[in-house]
Amino acid sequence: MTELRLYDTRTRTVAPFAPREPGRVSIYVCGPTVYDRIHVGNARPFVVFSLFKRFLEHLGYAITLAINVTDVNDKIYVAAAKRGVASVALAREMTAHYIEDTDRLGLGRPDHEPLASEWIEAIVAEIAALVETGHAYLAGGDVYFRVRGDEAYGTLSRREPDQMDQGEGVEGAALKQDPLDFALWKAHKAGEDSEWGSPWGAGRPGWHIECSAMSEGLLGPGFDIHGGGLDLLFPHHENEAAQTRCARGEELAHVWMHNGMLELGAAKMAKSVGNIAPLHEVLDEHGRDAVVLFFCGAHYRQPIDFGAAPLAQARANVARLRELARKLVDGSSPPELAPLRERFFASLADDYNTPAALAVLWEWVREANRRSEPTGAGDLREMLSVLGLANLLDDPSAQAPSEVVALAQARELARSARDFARADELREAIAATGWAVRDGADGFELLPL
RNA sequence: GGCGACGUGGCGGAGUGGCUACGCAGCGGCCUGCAAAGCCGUCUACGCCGGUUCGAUUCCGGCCGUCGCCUCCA
Repeated sequence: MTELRLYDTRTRTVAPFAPREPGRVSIYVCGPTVYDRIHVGNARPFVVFSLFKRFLEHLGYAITLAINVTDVNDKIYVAAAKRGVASVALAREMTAHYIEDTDRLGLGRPDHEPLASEWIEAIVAEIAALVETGHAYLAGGDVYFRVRGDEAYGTLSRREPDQMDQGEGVEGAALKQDPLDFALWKAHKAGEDSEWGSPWGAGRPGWHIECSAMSEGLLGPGFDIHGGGLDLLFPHHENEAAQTRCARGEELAHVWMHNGMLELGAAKMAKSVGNIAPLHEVLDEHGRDAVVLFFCGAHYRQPIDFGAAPLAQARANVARLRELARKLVDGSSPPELAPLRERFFASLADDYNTPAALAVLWEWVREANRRSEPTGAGDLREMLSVLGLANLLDDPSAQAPSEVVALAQARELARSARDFARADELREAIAATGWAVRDGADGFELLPL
């Protein structure tokens, strides 16, 4: 098995990856909060980790990927109130949209997609464990995590508790024993239209605890990889790690992987900034192939600039691959191209370097294009498949309508009669129907424009 | 202010102590009646100032700039 090397946020180094159980890898990724439809930025971790799972499977691992949905959250209450709908209804609607929008990426579903609202029991149990061990305390119906009680707090995000901004005016400040403490359980407040029972009274879980409870529940503490956006490193992941460490006496995950932010005009795409491109609109405009290739164009840890130009380039790349696909034949690829396939996967094994892998893939494309004899698509299919783009090799089987074919045939006659003026005229006529005619050694071809 | 990341050719984007990344766009050529597609060639860069070194884009220091987190944003 190829040695996989991964960058771990906690150690800030790239190191060989070893799963806790040979041949099996468990991954938990923080998904969206469903208070609105997701934007392209939200899609990055979904794409990155869905594709990363494919690569691990290619390496021979059995993967369990869980990506949660946060459906209990302040933002949801606020958004629901603004729209005048029940928060539960809004969360349900936006969850459905999330599934629908990410389905269109064509990368399959994660193995688990837990909803916070369906894990309240486990969440309460974990909070109870923290209360019992003295890592959490009650205050006015709320339950808070005692940050100073965790000596390892800050080691993931490399922050010194003493140097943290003490944050004035933060919610619950009056109840906390220390400004750094954060809520595990929030007592029900007026205006909130959903609540759950707990030993500490009616209320709802804080944000961070759900991920500890769900990831532990699905994968067991000490699972292999925890992923998510870099913006979640602090406080979210630091808090998750602290909760599990204190409640279970074990680290939550072995490796922490964080994807970089999607930026628009050098600013992070965020609803608070107002520079939002909803995923479904981007898919409408550019197609899922270009979107997936766009994400592969930059290393997952780097920020990536979103815009018309990068997407247009991705579309051009998609077109080039489709173009090559027309010339390939089914079956295995020539052995002389095998080293390129090896380099492609070696690049992915090196901290999942998709742009480096793509560079090799383009070399493969060029080599295949310059070959005069039919080239087997096997290796390319294998590479594209791992990137979720094997469909580019499928025959679009676009059949031109018979009247367009008739025009093309008429053009062939004109060409053989060397009546090129007439031939060009007919090409225009064909273009007007939405088709391009392309002349080849074996006659014409018709392609949709 | 604290912590961190990053500054690569027209654009996007990898990587490396000395050797062509790659893609898009442009230009020239081959092919083609002309196109299209493809191929070949070309444009050969590493923010600024020092230091280490035989040699630095790559290591170290400083500066400038951009971005992220520190405010329950993927």
